[in-house]
Amino acid sequence: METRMMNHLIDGLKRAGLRLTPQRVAICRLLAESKDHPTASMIYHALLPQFPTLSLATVYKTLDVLKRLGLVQSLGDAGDGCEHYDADLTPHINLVCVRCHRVSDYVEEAIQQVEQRVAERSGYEIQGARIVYYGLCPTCRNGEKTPQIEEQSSGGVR
Amino acid sequence: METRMMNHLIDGLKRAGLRLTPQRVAICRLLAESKDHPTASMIYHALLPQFPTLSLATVYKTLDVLKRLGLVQSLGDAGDGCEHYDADLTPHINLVCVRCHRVSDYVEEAIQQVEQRVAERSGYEIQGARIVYYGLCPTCRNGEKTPQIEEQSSGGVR
DNA sequence: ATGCATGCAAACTCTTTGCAAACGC
DNA sequence: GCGTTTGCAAAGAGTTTGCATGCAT
Repeated sequence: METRMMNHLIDGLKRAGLRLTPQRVAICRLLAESKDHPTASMIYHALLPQFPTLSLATVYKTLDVLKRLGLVQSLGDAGDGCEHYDADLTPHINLVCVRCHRVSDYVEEAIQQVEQRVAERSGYEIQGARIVYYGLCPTCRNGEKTPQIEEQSSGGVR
Repeated sequence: METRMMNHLIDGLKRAGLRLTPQRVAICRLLAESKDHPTASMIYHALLPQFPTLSLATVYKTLDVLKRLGLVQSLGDAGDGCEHYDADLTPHINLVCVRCHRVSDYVEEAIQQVEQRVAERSGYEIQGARIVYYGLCPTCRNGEKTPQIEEQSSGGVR
């Protein structure tokens, strides 16, 4: 399942005539396998042990390439000030915890119909969507595990 | 209608015991009246003629205050790299044009039910939502009115 | 062998912060 | 008059860019 998605990304690069460097392959694998919608920095730090000379710039450039090819979507920041990326392009909802800044997925079938209706009624040529609900995840809701100054009273992201 | 919303913002500041400076009032009015989900910079430039000494920092600080009070929501960037703000907190969909970076509203009743279901099934305490569809607006779709280098092939926001 | 990709460092942009002067209450 | 808010300048943070070296094809 994850290898399937990873191959999709890699094939996409190949099809575009781009080179399959070890760094790119590793970034693709990470994106395909991770469930936590990583940021450029998260990817960078995760791969550093494997690629001691890896550069953040390379991560950004690769993400940019994948984005332009339509293989990856940027989700916006999750209150932490950085862009999160998602290789899962099927219509789904992202849940952002405003306290721990974790992002998770939520499957909602009705979304597909909404998109279609929006397209019809607005006249937009829809290329993508970003459906994010933010609030407190079940964990942060109960336990005050991560005691930290609660600043985002509005829940506004960023 | 717009004055109603403006009063809501101003009352919010007053209720919080904050001061109503001319700058804050002007920013509130702009947020309440404008339909285009302005960025800090847009607000700044719009008010500069009226307040020649206005500072961008003041705009940011005011937006931050309004956000913390839950009177205004940040929508994330619209492909232009800056945060857009919305004083309309009712559940609705934002449409972002990836070419002209304009943001418009779209009313969808079904959204309310979706939110409720998400809350029930995810265990999240939902504080807000950001539902954005991005693509080409009717204007940019036909006319090449705003000729500019098309870079965002993926439609990724930012 | 060719030219795209990497990695370093510097540059950029949006946003935030510190602090003295100004002003709302 | 007191204490918040403004505005300027400088700092901060994430992201992007330029360019020489390295590597996939």
